[in-house]
Amino acid sequence: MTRYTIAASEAAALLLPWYDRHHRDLPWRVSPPMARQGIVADPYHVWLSEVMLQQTTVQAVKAYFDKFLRLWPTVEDLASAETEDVMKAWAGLGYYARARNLKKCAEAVSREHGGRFPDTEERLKALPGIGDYTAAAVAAIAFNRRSAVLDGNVERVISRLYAIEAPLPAAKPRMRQLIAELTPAERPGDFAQAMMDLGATICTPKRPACSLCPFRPKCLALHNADPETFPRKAAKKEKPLRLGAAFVAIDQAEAVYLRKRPETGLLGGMTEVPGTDWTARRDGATTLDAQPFAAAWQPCGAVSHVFTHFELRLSVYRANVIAALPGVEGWWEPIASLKTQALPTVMKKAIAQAIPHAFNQG
DNA sequence: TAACCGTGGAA
DNA sequence: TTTCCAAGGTT
Repeated sequence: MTRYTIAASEAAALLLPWYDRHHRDLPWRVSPPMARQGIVADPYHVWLSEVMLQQTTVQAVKAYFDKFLRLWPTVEDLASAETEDVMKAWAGLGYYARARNLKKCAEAVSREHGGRFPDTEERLKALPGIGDYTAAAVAAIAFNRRSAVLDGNVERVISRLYAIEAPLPAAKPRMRQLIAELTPAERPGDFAQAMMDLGATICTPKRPACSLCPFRPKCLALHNADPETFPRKAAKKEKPLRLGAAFVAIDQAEAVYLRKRPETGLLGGMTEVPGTDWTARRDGATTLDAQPFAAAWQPCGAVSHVFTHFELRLSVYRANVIAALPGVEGWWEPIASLKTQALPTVMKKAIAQAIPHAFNQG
């Protein structure tokens, strides 16, 4: 029983010329002409972009990538930064464990590797926040290693090329084996980026542009099935609804009472306004138990926010207080500087619900 | 292994 | 409006 195979040399011959013509120009990339002259992207830039791009769109990452390079031009600069400043700069990008691990990784590179990123997959993967994908990507793109780079784009391309019927995530080891066989020794970094560009622009989740695809003569799904139905995926479960309350206190100088969340877990290490736990209960009786201090709390509506594994509905309460007294666990932050705080989106929504002009220009 | 962990844009 | 999901990692 012989299985369907595509030679790495054939894959390279089809994909690399396509990449030379149709690659995306991205801020963290070295263009193919430069790459063929032996110019390699800065490992710090590659690593920073790859971490930011985990489960995040290119469009969302661009502005953050520029901001981080402006604030911390080298990995040593980032290693020396205050974690709090890193969290503030990351605010809004999501998955905040990435920011905490980014800082830890920079420190490890500085301390354990003399400020230079290791150039092998194995040693890269030993660093915080670097898993299978990111280790392979940095090794291939920044160090020209022939590593098997498998991300969501590549999974989709591979699943269609070989018409893989097994659903994700169970099929992932099989896909890793296939991409390892398919990756050429020639220009492995460009090959990896080409696979991802192909998945992002041609071999898209919906309505793939198969007529423009360089792999068209080799794609089993195109010839034997419907490419759009790949990759097969296990059914996902629905998100439960959780309820909670948030308290927005404003003093006479228009400062808001904020506090820091625990370092781990949901929105770990980020800033918040005080509030209740977020539970599935509909019990309003305990709401005021969570007030940061006694005040004339007025209900001012609710905000909804969708997290990865649940939906949240927050009842928002507002109180105007005479003076900024308490400060037991938090601090008073002027409205003017709220936008530079480490506030996750759900907290900005809650504050904006209580103070509509809080995040206005100026 | 499966649950946990954000956000915003597109269709 | 709802659904999907984007260059995943950690526990």
